[in-house]
Amino acid sequence: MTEVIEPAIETVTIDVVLSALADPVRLALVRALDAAGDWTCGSDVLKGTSVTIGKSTLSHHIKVLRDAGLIRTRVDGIRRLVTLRYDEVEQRFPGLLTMLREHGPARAAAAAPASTA
Amino acid sequence: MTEVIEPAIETVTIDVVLSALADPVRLALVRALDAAGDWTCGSDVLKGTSVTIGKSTLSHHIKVLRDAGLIRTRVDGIRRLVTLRYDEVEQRFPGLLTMLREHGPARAAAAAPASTA
DNA sequence: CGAACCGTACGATGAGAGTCGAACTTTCCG
DNA sequence: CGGAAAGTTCGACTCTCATCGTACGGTTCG
Repeated sequence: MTEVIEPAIETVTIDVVLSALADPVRLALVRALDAAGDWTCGSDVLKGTSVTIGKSTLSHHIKVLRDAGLIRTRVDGIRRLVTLRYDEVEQRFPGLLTMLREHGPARAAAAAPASTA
Repeated sequence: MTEVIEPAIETVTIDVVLSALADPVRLALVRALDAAGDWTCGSDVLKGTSVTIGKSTLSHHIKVLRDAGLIRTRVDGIRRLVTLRYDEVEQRFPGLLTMLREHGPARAAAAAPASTA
């Protein structure tokens, strides 16, 4: 079991994606994964957030997101690394992840410039 | 009670919208409303679909969609007309309704031409 | 080899959401 | 004025789903 199965992006339906994104924990998970940008250890994903759940619950949510085609899991020795399938999801559902990124958890500052050039 | 309250599009959050869209009945409702394009009588919205629910349930779902900022209700004599707030929703969540339109209920044929024959 | 760690699988539990039926309000029409 | 039709509200039921604790498999390291 070196590889973790995941659905082809072509077979992903919007219904399943919406159901997966309807849960606050999974939404926070996707946002954190998006903020991380890279492969992240599953247990560390929610470290920066205010979400606190058991590891079995986390495993469950990660499975739901993976089955929905939103994230990818890779085996790295003793741990599993997860990452957002950003490009593929954006290709199939243009604007979806972008709007999640812009409409943060409690941040409505849309027009605020980054000032970082 | 001549007017029906609805949230300003500015106050609508992506979380609520996703939760509203996570239900198959409401998803069918939005799609049917999008297909109609115009003001439609509540009872007639699901006429063309395979969804069959009681009127109290329909009323409930319409309320959820309205509270989520996705649809608008207008009083017309004995009945209530509903319509999709397409422009406003697209303005706030670009691509959301478009992707619902393109990814139909069970149709994955994205690039498939009408074939006319 | 054995201990510790990460993640998964498997029930069991509890809260929330969808569904329905009935009663009520409002409006239109004969 | 009285009946019919459309929607809403309310209460109750059901069932899905999120959550947790425990047990298990696999991996790394001392």
